[in-house]
Amino acid sequence: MPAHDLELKKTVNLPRTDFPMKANLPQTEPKLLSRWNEEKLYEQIRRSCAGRPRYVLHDGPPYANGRIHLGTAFNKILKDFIVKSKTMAGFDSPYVPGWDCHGLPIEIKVDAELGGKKAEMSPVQVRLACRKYAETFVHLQSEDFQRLGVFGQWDDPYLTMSGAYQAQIAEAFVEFLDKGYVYKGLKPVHWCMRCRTALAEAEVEYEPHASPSVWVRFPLVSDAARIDGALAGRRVHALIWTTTPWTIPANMAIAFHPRYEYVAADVSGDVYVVAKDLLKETAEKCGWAEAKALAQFSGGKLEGALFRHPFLERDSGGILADHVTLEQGTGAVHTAPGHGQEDYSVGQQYGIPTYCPVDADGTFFHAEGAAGRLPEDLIGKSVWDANPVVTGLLRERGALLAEKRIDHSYPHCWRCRRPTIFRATEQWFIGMERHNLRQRALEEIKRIKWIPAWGEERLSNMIATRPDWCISRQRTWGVPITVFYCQGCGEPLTDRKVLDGVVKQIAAHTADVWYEKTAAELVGAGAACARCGGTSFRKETDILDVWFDSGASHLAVLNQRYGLDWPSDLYLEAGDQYRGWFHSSLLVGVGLRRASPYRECATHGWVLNREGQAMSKSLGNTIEPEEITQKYGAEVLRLWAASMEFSEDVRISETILARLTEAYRKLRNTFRYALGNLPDFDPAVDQIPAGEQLEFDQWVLVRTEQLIERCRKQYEEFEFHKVYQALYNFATTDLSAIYFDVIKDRLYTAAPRSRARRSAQTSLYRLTHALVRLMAPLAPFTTEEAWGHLRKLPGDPASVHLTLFPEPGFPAGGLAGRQRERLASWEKLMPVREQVLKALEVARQEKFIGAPLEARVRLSAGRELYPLLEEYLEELPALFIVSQVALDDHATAALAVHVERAEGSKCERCWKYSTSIGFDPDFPAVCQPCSGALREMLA
RNA sequence: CCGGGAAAAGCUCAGCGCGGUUUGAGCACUCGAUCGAUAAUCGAGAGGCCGCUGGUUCGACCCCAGCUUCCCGGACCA
Repeated sequence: MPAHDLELKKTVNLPRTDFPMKANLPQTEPKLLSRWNEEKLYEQIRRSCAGRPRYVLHDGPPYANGRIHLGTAFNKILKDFIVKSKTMAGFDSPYVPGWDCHGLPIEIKVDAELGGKKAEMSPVQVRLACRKYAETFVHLQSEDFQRLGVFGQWDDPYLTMSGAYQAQIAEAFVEFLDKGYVYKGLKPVHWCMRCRTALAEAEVEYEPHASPSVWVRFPLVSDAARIDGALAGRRVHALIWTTTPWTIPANMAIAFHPRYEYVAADVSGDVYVVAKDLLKETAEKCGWAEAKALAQFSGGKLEGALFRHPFLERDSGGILADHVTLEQGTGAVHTAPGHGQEDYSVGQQYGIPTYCPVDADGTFFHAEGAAGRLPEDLIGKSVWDANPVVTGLLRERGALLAEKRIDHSYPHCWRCRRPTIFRATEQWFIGMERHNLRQRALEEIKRIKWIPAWGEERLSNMIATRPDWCISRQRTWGVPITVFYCQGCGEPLTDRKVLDGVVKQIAAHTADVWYEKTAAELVGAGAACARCGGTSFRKETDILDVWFDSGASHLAVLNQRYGLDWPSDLYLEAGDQYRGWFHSSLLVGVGLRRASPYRECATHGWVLNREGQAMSKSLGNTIEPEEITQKYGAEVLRLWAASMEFSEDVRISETILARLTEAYRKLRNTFRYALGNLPDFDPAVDQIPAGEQLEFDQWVLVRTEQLIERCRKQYEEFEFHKVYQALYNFATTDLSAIYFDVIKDRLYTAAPRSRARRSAQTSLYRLTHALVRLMAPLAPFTTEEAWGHLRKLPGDPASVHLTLFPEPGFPAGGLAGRQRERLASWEKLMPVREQVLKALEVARQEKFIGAPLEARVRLSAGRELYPLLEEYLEELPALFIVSQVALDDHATAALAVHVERAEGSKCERCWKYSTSIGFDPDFPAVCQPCSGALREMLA
C-alpha cells in the first residue's frame, strides 16, 4: 500500500469501541452478577419503583430437593421476563422467590441417609435433619437461579419451613376447621400391619405374590323381574371374583359397568349374572357344563338391585362404576370401600359407609358402620389367617363356586418387605360441598384470566370431579394438624382460643414446638373437653398435606411482611400445576378469602429434548442448565426461553443452542457496530433535532418507533417469542442489511462533525438507546454491558435495569407530521432497492463488476415510480451503495434496471467512482466530496 | 381408559377469531461478493402432499369428524 493511501486511511472514521466482539459470557456474566450484588441493584430497583402501581407475580415454590433442571430454569427465566418487563413498563413489580420445604420426598431421602439411626431419634431430631437437608438445596438452587440473571429478593425468600410460614399454615388449617370445612373421615390407604403405619405410594414396592382368588355368589333378594322379565321367579345370583377373600366381610356393594352387556345364565337351575364377554371364561373356571343365557341386559339395569351377603346379615346393593373392566373376573366387582381406593370413591358417590373391621395390627374386630355381626371365628385373626376362614364359611354356605391360586404383583412395604393391605384409616378432609366450596371455586375460575384460555376448562373439570381433599398425612416432616383429643372420651378439642395459642407458639418456635412440648403445655390452662369436661389431652400425630402448605403461600407471602398485596396479579407455572399449586391455592383462597389468590393464571409447557420427548434422569437424556451456562452462558439460555412459544411444550438441543448462539452474536454485533460509530458523539451536544436530520435517518427512527410499539404490546401479552423475533428481525434486516450498510459511507467518509455524519450518529445513538432498553428483560447481561458503553443523557441511570422502556415517540420525537408523511417515499424505494440488488448480483455473476461501487445503475420506470425516483435521484447511489445512478427519460411501463460500469475512476478515500478525482489539486487522489471533507477536517 | 394440549421448510416462529391467487420471515444450507463492522459484513439461490383420512363448500393450512404420534394430569395395573 502506497504511503499516501495509509495517510488517507487515517482520515476515514473507522469504527472503534471497547465493546468486545467476543462476549465470553461464561466469564463475564459472573462478574456482572457480583457487581450487581455489590451495588444492591435489586434494592435500587425496588426504591426506584416506589409509588408506582404494583404488579405482583407470586412465585410458586419449587421443591427444595436436588439441583435445578431445565424445567425449573425455564420457569424462573419466564418469571424474570415478566418481572423485568413489568418493571420497565412502569410498574412496581417485586419478586419474592420461595421454596417448598416439607414433604415425603425429603423425608424419604433423609430416611435413607439416617438408615437405622432413625429409630433412636426423636421426631424433633428427624425434623432437624430434614430441615438441614432442605436448607442445603434452598441454597444451591438459589445460587443456580441467580446465575441465570433472575432478579429478586434472594436474601429473604419465603420458606414453607420458616416459623412464620408454618404458623400461617397452621392458622389456615384452624380457620378451615373453625369455618366448618373440616371433617374427620375414613379413607383406605396402603397400610403395613407389621410397621403399623400408613405408607405413601412411593413407599410401596410391587413384588410377586400368590393370592387365593375366589368366585363367590351373592343371591339376589330384590325383584328379579325388575332386571329382566325373563328372570321372574328364578334363583338369581351375582357372581363376583376377588383375590382378597378376607375383604368379603367388608363387602358393601357389587359394582357393574353401566354400559357393558350382562347375561343371566342358567346353570342347572341357578341363574348367574355375569358380563357377557366373560361368560365363557367364567363357565370354565367354575366348571359349568352348560350355561344357558336366559336374558341379556346392560349393566345399568343392575343398579339398585339387592344381593344378600353370603354369610352376614346384610344386603349389598348393585351399583355402577366405570372402573369395572372385562380383563379378568366376572364383570361384577366385589366392593369393599374400607379396603380399596376405587371401592372407596365409588362408595362415596353412593353414600356407602367406609366400613373397615380390620385394626392397625391387621386383625379383625367388631367395627361399627355396617349391619351384620362378624362370626367370632374371625375376630382377632389377622387378614392372612382370615383367608381360609372366609373361604371355609363361603364353602359351608354353598357360596364358593371356585377357588384358584393366582400369582400376581402385589404391594409390599419397602421397609419390612411384607405384603401390605388397603385399610381405611381416620383422615382429615376438607369437604368440597361444605359451604358450597366446589361451586364457589368453579364460579371463581370463571373470573380468572387464563393464559392460554383452555386452562379454565382444565381446572374446572378437575375441581368439578375431585373428591374431598384429604389433608392429613401420617408423616413427620411437615406442619402438624394442630388438634387435641380428650384422653377421657376421645372427643377432638377444637377450641379456637386454644388453637390460636398453638399457632402463636409455632410462630415463635417453629412447628417443632408441637413435638417438643406436651399436650398440656401446648393447650395451656383452663381448657376442657366440650363433651365430658375432661382436662387431659393428647396431640394429633398427623401432619398436613404439602399441597396445603404451598396452597397457603398466598396467605403467607402476599402481605405486609413482604410488601405485597393480596390477591396477586399472576401465577405462572407449568401445566402440571393444575393438579397441584393452581388447584390447592384456589381452594385455600376461596375457602378462607372468598376469592382466587390470582387474577391471571398462565401456563408454560414442558421442556422436551430434540426428538420432542420428555427428559428424564432415568433415560439419561437430560441437559443440565449448568452445562449450558458454562458452555454458552446464561444469556443464551435466556434467549432460548425467549424464542420459544412458552405456552406449548418447548424443545432444546445442541442444534437449537448453536442457532441461538449465532443469533446472539448477531445481536451483539449490532450493538458493537452502533457503539463503534459513536466514540466521538456526545449526545448532549452533537444530537441533531429529528426534524433536521436526513430523511433516511428519520426513516430508521420511525421504524424504531414501530418496533417499540410492537415490543411493548407483546411484552404486555407475555408473547416473548414475538418480542424476540421482532428485535432479531429488526437487527438483521432493518439495521444490519439496510440501514447500517447504507450509512457506512457517510459515517466513514464524511467529515466527523458534518451534519451528514452527525445526523446518522443521532439515529444510531437514539435507536441503540431504545434497543438496549427493549431487550433488557430478555438479555440482562449483554444489554447492561452495552448500556455501560453508551454515553448517558442527563437522568440516565447507571444500570439499564433502572430505566423504563422507551416511549413509542422517543426516537423520532420532534418530527413534524408532514415530515413523517414524506417518509412513506422511502418505503416505496425499498422494493426498488431490492430489484437493483438483484441486478447487481447478476452483473457480479457475469464478472461484469466486483464490488457494487464499480457500478452505475441506469433505471427506467413507469409513470407511477418515475417522479419518485427523479425526486430522490441524489439519494439513490447511497441507498443502492453504488457509485452513480442515472434515470432514463423515456419511461417504460415497468421498472427496469441496467447495470453499467461506473464513470470516472476510483476515489482512493471513499472508493466510489467519480469523474471528479483530482478536482482539488491539494488532494489529487480523491473525489470532490472527499476533498471537501478533508478540508473540513484540517480546518 | 378419562380430562387437557400440540402437530407447517433442517431450526425457531408469522399467518388462518372474518375459508378465496404459487403460504411467509429470520436463521441454518448452497453459490457468490467484499476484505474499512473482519473469528465480522453484504447479495443471490435452493428448501414445505401446512401430521394422516374423510366431510362441509364452487373453493380448506384455516371450519367439522375420525385417526396417528408426542406432551401434561389422572385412572387402571395393584
